[in-house]
Amino acid sequence: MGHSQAGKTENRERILAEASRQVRKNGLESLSVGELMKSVGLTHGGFYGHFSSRAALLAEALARALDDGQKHAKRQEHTTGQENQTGDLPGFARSYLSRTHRDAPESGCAIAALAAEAGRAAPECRDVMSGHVDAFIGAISQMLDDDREKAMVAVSAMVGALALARVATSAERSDAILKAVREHMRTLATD
Amino acid sequence: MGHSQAGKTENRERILAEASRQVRKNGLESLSVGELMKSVGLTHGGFYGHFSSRAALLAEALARALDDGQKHAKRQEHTTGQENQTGDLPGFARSYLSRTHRDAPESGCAIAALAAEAGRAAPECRDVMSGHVDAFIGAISQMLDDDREKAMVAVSAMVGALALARVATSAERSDAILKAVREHMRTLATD
DNA sequence: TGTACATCAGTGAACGCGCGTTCACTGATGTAC
DNA sequence: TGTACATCAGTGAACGCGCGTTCACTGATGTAC
Repeated sequence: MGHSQAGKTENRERILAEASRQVRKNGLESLSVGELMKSVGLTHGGFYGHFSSRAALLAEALARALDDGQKHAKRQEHTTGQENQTGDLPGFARSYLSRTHRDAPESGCAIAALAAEAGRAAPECRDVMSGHVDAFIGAISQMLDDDREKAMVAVSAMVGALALARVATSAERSDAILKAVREHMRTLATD
Repeated sequence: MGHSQAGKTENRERILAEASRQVRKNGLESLSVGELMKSVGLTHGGFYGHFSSRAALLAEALARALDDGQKHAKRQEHTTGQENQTGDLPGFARSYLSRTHRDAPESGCAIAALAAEAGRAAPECRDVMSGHVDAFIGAISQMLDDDREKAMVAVSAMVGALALARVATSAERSDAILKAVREHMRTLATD
């Protein structure tokens, strides 16, 4: 077993990675310390060797989820073989508003999954989320000739579309939302 | 005290109205039966004379919250003195994306407040939310010459903007998101 | 290299607490005469 | 209209349960000789 010092860092990492997924899948409130530790193969008591409290873990897990979701989006961009460092909002939207992303919230954008909940969460969580929203707007802005107004619209529409597509019971209606906003992002990009 | 039969109907009504508010303010998961009854001036035991379980109340409260939020938006329209039965998306956006609405989630749109959470909630809740999303898109569609694609974009952007504006720590950034999407709705309406 | 010891990551029983839910009870309401 | 009784909306103690958190303990890891 991992009783080594190196093992501890590794376990902390696995706890945080798993928390980042669970939080995006089930929400911040639903995370249980016992369940989290069990799903990582440890017992609940060991948790407090890594984090001072559930609330502290939550803030760190949210930050991690936001980073992970961002990396995911960027990786998607690269694997499509496209370079969209500048200007390619449609390309970004193609992966952000994909069925793949919609169906895998646990590895997807934490803003779409947790924005509303973070708005009513502890200041620590809300601050972290707020900072990442700014960063997201900034990144999209770079794809739109630094037009921040357009970027705010694009981010609002993409985040909203993903949340609505996830709630839609009908597969057709869900797909239609994603598609409509994907295409609107093309319009936005070409003015 | 309300021990009359008429009083029971009235109390059920008050419980549901309060639940509708609490759920929009704090999320579905956060609702506690004890707290709810206390805030309505009753004791927790009486709850089960009105609802069969917390889960049943949650589904009904969500449905109620969705109706209330809708009424609120329509009332806003009328009090601004505008008739926007047809075509007035900008007018609707003016009230939907107002600071007033942003700052009063407990009486506002339940879709913006609870879409993400409903997406991972019990099927009962998700179904109710899904139906209301369709209705919202339908209503906005009527303001856009029945262009459903445009309506999906508009709804996604407005719902997303409200959620993001509520998470933003900086008042200026929050206002900027609302304003950008408000103005984009004008563009969308006039093509 | 091998042995003795200290460290400390992880274990699991135990805690107090608030939760959703049940139920015997109370007393105001509505009804029958 | 006044009295006796049945109904039943609401009360609050009690339940089992899972939660976050603590802590004495264990045994593998790392160190000193």
